[in-house]
Amino acid sequence: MEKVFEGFLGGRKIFANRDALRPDFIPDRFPHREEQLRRVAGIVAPVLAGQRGSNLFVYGQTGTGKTAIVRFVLGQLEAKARAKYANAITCYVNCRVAGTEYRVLAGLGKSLGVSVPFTGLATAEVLSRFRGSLEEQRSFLVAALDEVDSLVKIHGDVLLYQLTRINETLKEGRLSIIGISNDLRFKERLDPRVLSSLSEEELVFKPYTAPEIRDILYDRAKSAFNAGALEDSAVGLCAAEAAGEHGDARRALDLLRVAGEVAEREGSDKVSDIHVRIAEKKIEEDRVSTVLGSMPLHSKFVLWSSYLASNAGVDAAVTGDLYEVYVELCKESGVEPLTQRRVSSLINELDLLGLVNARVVSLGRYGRTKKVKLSVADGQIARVYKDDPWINALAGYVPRCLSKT
DNA sequence: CGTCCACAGGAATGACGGGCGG
DNA sequence: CCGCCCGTCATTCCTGTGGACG
Repeated sequence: MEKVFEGFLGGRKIFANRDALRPDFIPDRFPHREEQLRRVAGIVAPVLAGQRGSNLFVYGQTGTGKTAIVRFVLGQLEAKARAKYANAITCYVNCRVAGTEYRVLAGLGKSLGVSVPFTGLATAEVLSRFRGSLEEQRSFLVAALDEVDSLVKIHGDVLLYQLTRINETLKEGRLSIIGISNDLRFKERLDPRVLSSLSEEELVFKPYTAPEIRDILYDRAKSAFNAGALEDSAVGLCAAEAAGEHGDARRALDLLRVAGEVAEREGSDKVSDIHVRIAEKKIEEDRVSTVLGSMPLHSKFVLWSSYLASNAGVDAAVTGDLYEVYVELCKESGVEPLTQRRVSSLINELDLLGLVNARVVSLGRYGRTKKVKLSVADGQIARVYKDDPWINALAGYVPRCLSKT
């Protein structure tokens, strides 16, 4: 322990400011996004002069700088408004994190000082409180709704419709909306009225190229790392890795940060390629064990079924087989199994989490089903679930329907 | 070329825990 | 405390369907 502490205190440190690499860090420079920055700023600026800004729709894949740019501009706007005594307020809500219309509205309300219990009220009531407060305070609110697509996918566009129309019923105060989405096709799900209102202005963030990501990394590394603590090739590797995905700068930054942490723990004084390679593995493992650990019981059983099937030599189990195994596991554990319909949904959720690969196939005469393959190293699943009480109770249990073959 | 399998996945509905206003 | 409404999870019932088999 002494050694670890000393490593942090004395000697050469790797990091100067590790936070500059964290995903929620908002830098003050945006290499290769100057154009977008200007556009967003130009669109919200009228608010300072007491005019409503246009609604804006921002689209781009993950890690293309949408969120950072918007949050940066909102921050600047708010500061400017304070300095000029303009009644402009900004607000940022991540719809996927919020999860429901209710909580999105609660988040919007919070920026106006409307506090709302976390459940219990009718959604319409929260909306009307929000509207009331906006009117009363005569505020010009710029609200960023991040990952709106996930909200619309689950709850439809009713809330967006109401929000885009709110100005028509306001005598005082105005609302402008910045919608941020990863999914461009999501526009197809929108009511045309909502779409035209929401995308008065549109802005697309293209994926970064590898050289662009390298510039970003160097820019951040200047403040994040101590001089000489970072090898050029390591930066190049992170950039190449992330560009290979889809130009995801966030992934590149993550990679670089974790690589730095690995190097630090090793006690080396430089971050090099090998640390990036280790970081890559570690990030994936962390992600998997986090989801695995926090999964509901039945999802664990479904995943475990898939694990057992692949261990028994089944390359890609179909829903029905998996369900059979799952039911046996439940019986063995004394748990009431869920219906196949529900399990089918759970499989889809596991697919979304990237733990499993499920795709619908038609076996012709033999029906139409999903083929489910484990998409995580099975050793890791076994390792994480070694300590899980429910799964542990099933250790060594081989379901009958699998032992036949 | 039609049938028919084995599900997919949408819609309606219900149980449940939680918070509200009165 | 009550009656009401909420979101979440799950069930039930349902219609839809790609393509191998006969």
